[in-house]
Amino acid sequence: MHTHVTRRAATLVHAPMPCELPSVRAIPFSDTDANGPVRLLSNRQRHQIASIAIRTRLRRNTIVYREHTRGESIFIVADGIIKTFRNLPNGKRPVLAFWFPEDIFGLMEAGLYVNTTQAVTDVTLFRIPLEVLKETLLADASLQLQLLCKVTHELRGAQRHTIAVQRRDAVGRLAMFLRALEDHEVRHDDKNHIHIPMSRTDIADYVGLTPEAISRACRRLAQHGIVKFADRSRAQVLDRRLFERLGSA
Amino acid sequence: MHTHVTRRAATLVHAPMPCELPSVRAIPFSDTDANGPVRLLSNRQRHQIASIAIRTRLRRNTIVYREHTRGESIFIVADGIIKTFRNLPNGKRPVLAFWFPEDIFGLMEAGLYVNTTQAVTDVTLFRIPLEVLKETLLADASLQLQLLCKVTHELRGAQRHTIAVQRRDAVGRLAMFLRALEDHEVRHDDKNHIHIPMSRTDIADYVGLTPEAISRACRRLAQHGIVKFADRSRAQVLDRRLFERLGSA
DNA sequence: CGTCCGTTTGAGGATCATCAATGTCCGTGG
DNA sequence: CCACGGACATTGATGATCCTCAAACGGACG
Repeated sequence: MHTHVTRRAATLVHAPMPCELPSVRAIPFSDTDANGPVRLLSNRQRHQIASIAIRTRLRRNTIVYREHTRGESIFIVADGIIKTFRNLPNGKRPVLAFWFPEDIFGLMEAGLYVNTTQAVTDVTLFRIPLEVLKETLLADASLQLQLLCKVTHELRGAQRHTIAVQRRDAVGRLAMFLRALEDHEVRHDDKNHIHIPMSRTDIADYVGLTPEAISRACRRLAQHGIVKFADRSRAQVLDRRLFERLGSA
Repeated sequence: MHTHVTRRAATLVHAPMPCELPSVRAIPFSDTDANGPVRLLSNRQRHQIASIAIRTRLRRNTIVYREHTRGESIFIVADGIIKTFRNLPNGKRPVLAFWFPEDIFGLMEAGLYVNTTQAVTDVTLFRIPLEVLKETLLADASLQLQLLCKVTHELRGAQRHTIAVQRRDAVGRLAMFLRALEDHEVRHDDKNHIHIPMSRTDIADYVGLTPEAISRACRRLAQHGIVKFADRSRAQVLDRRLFERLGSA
């Protein structure tokens, strides 16, 4: 209902940008006039982070880092899409998150990365040595507060992900995923078009299903006239009412 | 394998304490000598937080706050156990997290709480007005860095939760839950005893199963000689090897 | 001691995983 | 430019697992 309006408004605010400077987006703790995610950093802060960051371009499928390896840097996505997953002993490979532009990832645990992270598309990243970032955050407490806000935002995202995975029906999970994708997508030609940059297998690993189940769920969404799939990477919401209902329950 | 050793070491370090002062535990970003979670706050910082916090006692089942309500305070658990969940339109009530002593919860989104939070046992909380905390964090960047670390730690916890829920087998999910419980538990008489303070229904809502499935999973764990349930709130790991294998895959 | 809520147990049905085969897209090399 | 190869996606049939519904059991509390 009004969440829809909220999300629309957020995407409209989001103007195309060159991504020369690092940027971070999240919903602040306190109330704001702008509903939805907001740019957290001031221009000064963006330049400050840029001065300690290394801009890196990676081709799709490149692995940024592997789980259980020692690392020194955290990352901010400038452009493209990243996935983070874990290799389980049983052969499963659950995707824990997709990272989009203005997201932060790579915060290690006792010096070790906990997940493996890989580029889904060609990406541009800002690479920031943790120790240098620490110094910067200790020197600029207000910058640090923005980061705290961002990590909290990602925690809420992880919780939504958990809710999606707890659902039993495949179509519902898929709808929640597509809904989340819609929130992150920046440039829609048509407002109802969703660009799907990742593979069906990636989606399956994200929502906790098999690729076959994803395929069947897509077909059922199409049969019910809720979503139309023009091609594997492009979806269109036909019945916004039913779509939102599926994706919220 | 070596994770087991790690976790044991962590619990041994954890001494009983009166909880007069707020405390926060997590695994730092950088490497430390102590494997496992660590007390993040210095005595000075604990006093600093205590000076802006209100110590509150709540009886079990008391609701701390409701989702979608405006709130001004965040919380640190001093003693007892809290659950945080969401009311979905379909009647489900997924539990997103259990909070234990030295955990932080209640960080709102645009001034609103996103989940409902309720005491599972009698609890003692430190209640901290967000605006006051903000000021404190802006004045003390090193304190803020500890909080950033804690929230990151909780993000990793949420990811582990997602992994648990993605599993298809009920016994596996239950094993992962019991294993996580074991990590948080402080005082075991016997090293293999696990205290289970929450109801079967709560567990079911946490791991994404029905109470019936939890019940059957417990019985199967018992039948296979992996875990013995002395009573509904007390479990004992009999076959540590199989238990750890179930809980890790 | 009785009630009520949570837990356990059982039988039947729904949904997804698995396995196998076909179909489609994309990038490569001729 | 086209043809080929391989990875990914779809489709179908079967089986395992959990959910649902219903009833009996148990403990906690008044």
